[in-house]
Amino acid sequence: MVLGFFKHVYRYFVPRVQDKDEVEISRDGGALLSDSFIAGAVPMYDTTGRIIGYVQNKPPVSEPGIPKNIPPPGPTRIENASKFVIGSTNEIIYTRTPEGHFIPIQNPEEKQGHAQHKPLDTKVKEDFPGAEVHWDGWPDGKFERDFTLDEVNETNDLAIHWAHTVGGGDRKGQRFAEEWMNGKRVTRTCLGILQCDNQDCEITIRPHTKPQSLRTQLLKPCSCGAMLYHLKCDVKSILWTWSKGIHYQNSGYHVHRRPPRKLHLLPQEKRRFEAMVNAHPQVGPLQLIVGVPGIDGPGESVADISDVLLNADRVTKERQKLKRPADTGGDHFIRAFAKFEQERPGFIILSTIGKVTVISVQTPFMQSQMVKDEVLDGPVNGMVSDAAHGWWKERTSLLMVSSTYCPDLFCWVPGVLSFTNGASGEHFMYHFLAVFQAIAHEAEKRHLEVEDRLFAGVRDYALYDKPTQ
DNA sequence: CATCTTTTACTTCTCTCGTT
DNA sequence: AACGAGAGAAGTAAAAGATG
Repeated sequence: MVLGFFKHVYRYFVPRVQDKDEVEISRDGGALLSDSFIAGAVPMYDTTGRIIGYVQNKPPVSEPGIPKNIPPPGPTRIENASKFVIGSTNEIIYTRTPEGHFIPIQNPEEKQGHAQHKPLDTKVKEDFPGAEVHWDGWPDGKFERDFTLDEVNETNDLAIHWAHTVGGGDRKGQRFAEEWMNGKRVTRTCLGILQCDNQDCEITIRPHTKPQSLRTQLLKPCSCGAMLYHLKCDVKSILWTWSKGIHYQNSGYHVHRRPPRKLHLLPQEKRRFEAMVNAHPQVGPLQLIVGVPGIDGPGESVADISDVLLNADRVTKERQKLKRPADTGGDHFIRAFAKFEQERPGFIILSTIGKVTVISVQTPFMQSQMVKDEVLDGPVNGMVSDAAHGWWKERTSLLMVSSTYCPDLFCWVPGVLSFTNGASGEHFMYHFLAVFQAIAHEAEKRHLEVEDRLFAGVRDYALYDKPTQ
């Protein structure tokens, strides 16, 4: 993989810098271990004298569910570490008193998968400056806080495990608003759980999210034979998505059990799974669930990471995603990009890939609009350029468009379209280089003399808002 | 008319099952 | 255990409807 190779070379020559939270497999299949793990560990050698692994003299402080022989998940996040901790080895779990106060539990015995029939054990603490919030997907209680873009990314858009419906329809809010109050607002409403009227039955069912589907679900009896009923919940979360992340407001407490079936793997759980699969590349899905065979019997199981991984097919799929990243990796992109360019000769007029990535495209029609034979009536001569946010999945990437007026169609048409992974001067430089080259090529095609006046009308749209100096 | 909630249409993800 | 097809559930965004 091209990018993987570049990363390897970079790390080889700049050894102290590592990608955060990254655990990679070395060429001989062993995991690259962190310095803190190696310190105090005794190396194990194979018959040729190569280090094949490390044994800890003193067992590290055990964290529930962290598999043996696996490097710990990446370092604690540095920015906002006091507020938001992911993969912390000193996880603090809070329980709520009837008065609504949160008390830390010193030795948490409960694991996620066994909590559904016990009292609420929320790990989300009421927000106050410096509060530590651990996003476990079960937001509960009254709290309000901001999540940065990194945190949103890290929590898979603040994914929650409660069965819920999402209410959108906010026409006023802007996704990239400067203030969270003006952000795009969505509401998540908890759907509660399904239970049956047999008091001895402890079965809890996850409600379906579509009303029709839920009605059908309620018509069926519980597996104990009793009638099912819907234990509703009115806990709402309001999320304002704005330019700096998501402002999250949770209202009320869930007074019902947790739905027994979880759907999502949170990113930190994915990383732990990845570390385990990488450490045991030959071990199949079932063995990963039962526990990797070792000298002392089966080792840790992936099911300890999340209940989601109790499903063998799901483990197969998640494992497959790790083992066959070719469809989404760097090689695939380069190959697909090369094929794309080859199949569409002349369409990509400029491309630069790296820290500053700009890809400019133009069809023959678009090129034909770059030069006008005569001056048009009205304020439609020249080119207008603008950059659109929110076009690509990556929020910082832009779609730059330089448009020109087409007298035949009586409307403005795009002249050059560019993908840019940022909005720096260098990004603009590449885009406008493509524009100028396109103008020059069109002029040459029409046997016109390439002179300064052809380029005089190119202007950034943003400048039109400002008074001319 | 503005705001909030519900419904709808569409996309993406997850699960299940049969075959090899 | 791998693979793929298909069903159905969840997720998303916006339109439609309800409310004050």
